Amino acid sequence: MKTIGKLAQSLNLNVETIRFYEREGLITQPTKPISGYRQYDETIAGQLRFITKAKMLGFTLKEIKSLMSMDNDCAQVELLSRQKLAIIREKISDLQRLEKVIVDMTNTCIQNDDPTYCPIIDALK
Amino acid sequence: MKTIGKLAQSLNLNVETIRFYEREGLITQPTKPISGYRQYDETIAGQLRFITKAKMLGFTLKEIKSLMSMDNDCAQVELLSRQKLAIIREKISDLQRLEKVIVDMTNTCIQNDDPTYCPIIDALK
DNA sequence: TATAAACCCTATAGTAACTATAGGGTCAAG
DNA sequence: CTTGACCCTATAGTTACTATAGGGTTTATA
Repeated sequence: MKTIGKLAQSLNLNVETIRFYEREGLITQPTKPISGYRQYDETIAGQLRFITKAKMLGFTLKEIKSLMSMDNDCAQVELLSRQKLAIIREKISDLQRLEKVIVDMTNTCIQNDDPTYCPIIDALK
Repeated sequence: MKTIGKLAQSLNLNVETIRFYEREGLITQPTKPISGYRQYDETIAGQLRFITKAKMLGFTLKEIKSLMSMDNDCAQVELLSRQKLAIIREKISDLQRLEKVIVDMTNTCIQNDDPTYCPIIDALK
């Protein structure tokens, strides 16, 4: 059994983040003996690892909450993953388009020596 | 001169968003005659177009505010743009890595017929 | 044994960039 | 002269936390 500080350290999480997940109902309530200090077992550590990994895949906390309750409904989990994949792919192509625009813009800046005029600012007008 | 509603409509912005930009000091204060209704001229419309375009390039409102005051210091504008470009490129490669992970994961799901087990959920544990 | 450092608690505010709501006032048309 | 469409300010809600204030508890040291 660990206190919140030890748990946070071992999982590389902020203490406040763990309390926040508790408030949001993402992890089960830890036992709170006389002192009022939270005591954590491996079960909750596992829930926190799950949350951390799912977050790295781009799931929101709301989605993670339902992922955790879906448990083994693979079809539903797969659907959510595919939706996430579609969003990621869209973001990638948006950013690639953006990258091109900014590259072009900054290039016009290099060739400019006029101190009273900036082509980037001009492009935004 | 337009009222806020007409301006919002012509720029495809939410009325509240315009008031929000005003509170944040991103646009100049419109005149407010007797009625108290804001009256907008082309200058402010131009500022709003500038903000919209800069936002599309991924600049934050804070950055846009300084972009607007940099005016024609091209070197400074170029620096900010290059920083933004670096961030965009990092985001792209992060998302591409993520895409691969999710593709692999969802593929393990397709080949699974066991209703008591989900390989995606398992990978997150 | 006393006390101080290190830890824990709750509750609240702040972050970004809005959006939505409550509870009003004003204006134009019928 | 009233109805509907518009405007006003101020405040709360969104996401996923982080930080702070103002306390209480536990542990280590003198």
